Amino acid sequence: MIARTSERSGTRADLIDAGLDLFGQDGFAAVSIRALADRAGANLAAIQYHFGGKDALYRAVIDHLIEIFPPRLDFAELLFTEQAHQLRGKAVAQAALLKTMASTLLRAFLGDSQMRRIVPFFLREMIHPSPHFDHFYAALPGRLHSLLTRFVALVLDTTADDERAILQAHALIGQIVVFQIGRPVLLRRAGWDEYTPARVEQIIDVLVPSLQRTLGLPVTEVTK
Amino acid sequence: MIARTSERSGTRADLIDAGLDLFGQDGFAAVSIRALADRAGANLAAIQYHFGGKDALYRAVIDHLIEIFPPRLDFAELLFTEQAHQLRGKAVAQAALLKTMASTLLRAFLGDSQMRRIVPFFLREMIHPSPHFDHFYAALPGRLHSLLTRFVALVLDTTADDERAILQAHALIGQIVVFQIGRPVLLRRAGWDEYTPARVEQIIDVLVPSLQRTLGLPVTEVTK
DNA sequence: CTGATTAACTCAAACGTTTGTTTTATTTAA
DNA sequence: TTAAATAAAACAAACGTTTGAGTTAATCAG
Repeated sequence: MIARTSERSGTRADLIDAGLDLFGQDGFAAVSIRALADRAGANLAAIQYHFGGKDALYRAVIDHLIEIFPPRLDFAELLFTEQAHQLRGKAVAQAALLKTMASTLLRAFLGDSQMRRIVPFFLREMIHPSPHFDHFYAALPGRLHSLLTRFVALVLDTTADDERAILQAHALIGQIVVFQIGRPVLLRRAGWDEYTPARVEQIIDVLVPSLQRTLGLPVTEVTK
Repeated sequence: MIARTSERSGTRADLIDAGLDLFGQDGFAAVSIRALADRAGANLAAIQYHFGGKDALYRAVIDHLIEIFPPRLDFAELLFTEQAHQLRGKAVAQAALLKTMASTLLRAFLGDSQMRRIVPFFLREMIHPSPHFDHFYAALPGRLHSLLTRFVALVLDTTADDERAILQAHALIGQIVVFQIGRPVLLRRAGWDEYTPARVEQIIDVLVPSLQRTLGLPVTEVTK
């Protein structure tokens, strides 16, 4: 074992995964380091050894998210930036872009297994900020929110620092995240027991036109 | 002290209020009964004496919510039921009703101090169901969701058991609750430090037209 | 190749605190 | 006098953390 830095070696990575799952499910205080060690198949002292303590493990989970997430975000930002000037005033094209963005986001958000592991932790940190929130916010939700605000500003034909654009973007995000956050409620309301791929598509079929209407864009016809 | 049942006597009521605040902020596991007793200005053993334990206190908080909430809900349901048949097909009237409902809900949700005390607990129970979720769900969020679905079904000219209506109602709720749940994020994005009454009105001014567009209704002009 | 050396890592046991709960005594008000 | 309520002390269990011995695998002189 020579190169130690940032190598995704067994126990250390297992503990971060365990933290992602358990902290995401139950929150920092509700998870014991014994539960974390068990889930990771590691010894109690491994948490002290690899991270220095429970709080430091939580921080490491955040750092791990910041490490694996931004590539996708970089790509989306680049894509949007180079398209933005061509889209001004073109409602149909804007609607098409919104459809692509929203359905991609929703499939990842609700369906993709790696993502579904991340999302609960992600949302929990936003709802109930930990002492590391600032660090986390700047790298992920802040950037995501900011990107979406730029899109909304484009549609509303205003600037991204317009508070109306920020609030409208926030409402837009709400329509999406409520399907993760309000999961227990929706499952009962719809009489479902889980989100199957077919149901995720069903949600997308309702939600994409909803988002388009929300921004006053023309509704893309559902093909099927 | 003769009549004991459901009398809002000092210590017992103080403990429920403390539970509402602390459980709502940090979740069940993260709150110690010592913190609860301190907040309530009560002795440690008072929790055992009045409720039987920490979990029983949590249950009592839920029961308290179920006790004080439904009157408003009953009123809203009655109001809607008797208006519903007159509103079929009348988009302008539907838009007006949505405006009334949404702005009332939002002012209570974000502004009213008694409500602001309740909401965090309410949302936490929905996001992270406790063993008492079923009991809670049926009395409050389920009814609220159901009522809103009936409104959405009216607007979409379909029935309340149509899954598209349920999903659309869910998305609608998302636009509202995200302003409570995503508070830390929005505050940073907008550069605010809290929700003042003026800012709540600012949110309403953006959100009501947004909700109306989402349902394909005509947008009520903002008067001011 | 061999065997001692060293660093990286794992493990079981124990530490002092804090946890929810129980017990026992005291105060309060009818 | 009596039941309701409060108060303080003590309980075992679980908590995050520390300790020191044990294991593993790479390093390198011989």
